[in-house]
Amino acid sequence: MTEGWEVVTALPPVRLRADARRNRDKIVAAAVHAFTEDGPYLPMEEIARLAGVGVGTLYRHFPDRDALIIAVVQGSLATMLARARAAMVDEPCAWDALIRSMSGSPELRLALRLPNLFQPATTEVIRADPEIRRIRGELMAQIDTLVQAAQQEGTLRADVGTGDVVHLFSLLLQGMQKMPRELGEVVYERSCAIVLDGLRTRRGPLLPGGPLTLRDITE
Amino acid sequence: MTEGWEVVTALPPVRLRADARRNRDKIVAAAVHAFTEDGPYLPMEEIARLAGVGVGTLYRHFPDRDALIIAVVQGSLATMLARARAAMVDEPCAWDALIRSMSGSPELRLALRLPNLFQPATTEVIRADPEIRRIRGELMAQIDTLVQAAQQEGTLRADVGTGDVVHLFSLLLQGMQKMPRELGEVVYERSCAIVLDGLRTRRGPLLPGGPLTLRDITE
DNA sequence: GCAAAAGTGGACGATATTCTTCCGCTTGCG
DNA sequence: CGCAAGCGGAAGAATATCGTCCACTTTTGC
Repeated sequence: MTEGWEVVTALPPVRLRADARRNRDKIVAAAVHAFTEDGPYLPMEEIARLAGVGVGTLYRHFPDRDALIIAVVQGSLATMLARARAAMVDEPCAWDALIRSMSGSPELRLALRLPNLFQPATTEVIRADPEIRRIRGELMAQIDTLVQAAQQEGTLRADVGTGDVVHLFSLLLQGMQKMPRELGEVVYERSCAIVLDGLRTRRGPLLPGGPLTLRDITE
Repeated sequence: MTEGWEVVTALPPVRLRADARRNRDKIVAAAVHAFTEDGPYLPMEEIARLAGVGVGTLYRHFPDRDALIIAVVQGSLATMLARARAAMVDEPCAWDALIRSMSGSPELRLALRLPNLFQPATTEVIRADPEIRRIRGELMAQIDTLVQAAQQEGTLRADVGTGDVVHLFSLLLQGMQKMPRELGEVVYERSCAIVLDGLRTRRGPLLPGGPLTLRDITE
């Protein structure tokens, strides 16, 4: 569910050697994954390990944690924006475009719900970054457009706002954390379907799979 | 929303001096709050500070972090169980009893979704505690009963299980984290109403308040 | 009231974690 | 092939956290 997406990575200022470029991307990818799973303050060494590089390499590319966070957030926002635009072009129905834009991507939380994740000091640094401000603004406008379009066409209930929608998706994503991969996906699919039924003007079809017991979700 | 509930605290083995008893309760209360907000591995000193006691006092009552966690989980489970039973007795309608049992209490996450919160080693310790096993079992049975009753009476959709319901409420709670108190409550109310509409057999009334914008939830 | 028992706070040394630099070795590039 | 760019990870510095200890305060039983 979370793979196969094209991921956008901001280019570093100077031209890098090919292998260095690869390493940089591996680091950012690992950091996105690690941040969404464990929060942004796990040890730098752990991030390096997950990326399959040495700490030295990590510090070469990102002089400190904030620099890494900035890169990760930039990348996540850009990825989300690209996806939202693609969805808007491809899908004839605004509802489908909206769902496709927001479904199952770890980037969503990082991209839009910063204050829940980062320490205040870091949040400041992120807000201050002009590139982030720019993409973030565009992305927010894009989602607003989708939400309004979906309401116009009568598929999305009229009494919700973009904030409601984003918040709910962000929660659904959060809910997969720390679950075994397969269970996480089942749980996500079902919760998502229920929430979508709450967001739709008209009720959708039966939920996928069978009812989850308490034992299912608590192992 | 989260106050005014009667909270159940497991009695310590030996009789304590009155002030010691008060301190113990303050510690557990602070720990519930801190755990749900920041996870269970914040510094012991911080927990003591939040409880308004010295670290020495904390260590006197709970020789290590695990002992504190056990006490907190026991208390949370007991509180949830008491609430569910009370709701079942008071409310004529199973749907109302179910919602009332699960709404807006920080105990829910701690009580039922342990594996997401604790390190594996700690999870083992918790599972091993016989008192916890006992209350936990009763609580799960109680919620199962409520869910089935609500489906019987035709208010809760038939294709969800107890696990689905608990997971969703646990997410809604999680979503209040780190938000300013007032915003957190508005967001919770609205998300909860949307999710409930997804869980109901028939759509409920209009959502409380006005649509949330992206700016609302990202400050 | 008063003395003994129980409880308290928080400074402090021990320990564990995490950061960050540095440098000898490797690798892609022209 | 030469060499600049990049790499890994050991190691010392800096920090964070733990958990004990004890002089002082509060409650309780009489």
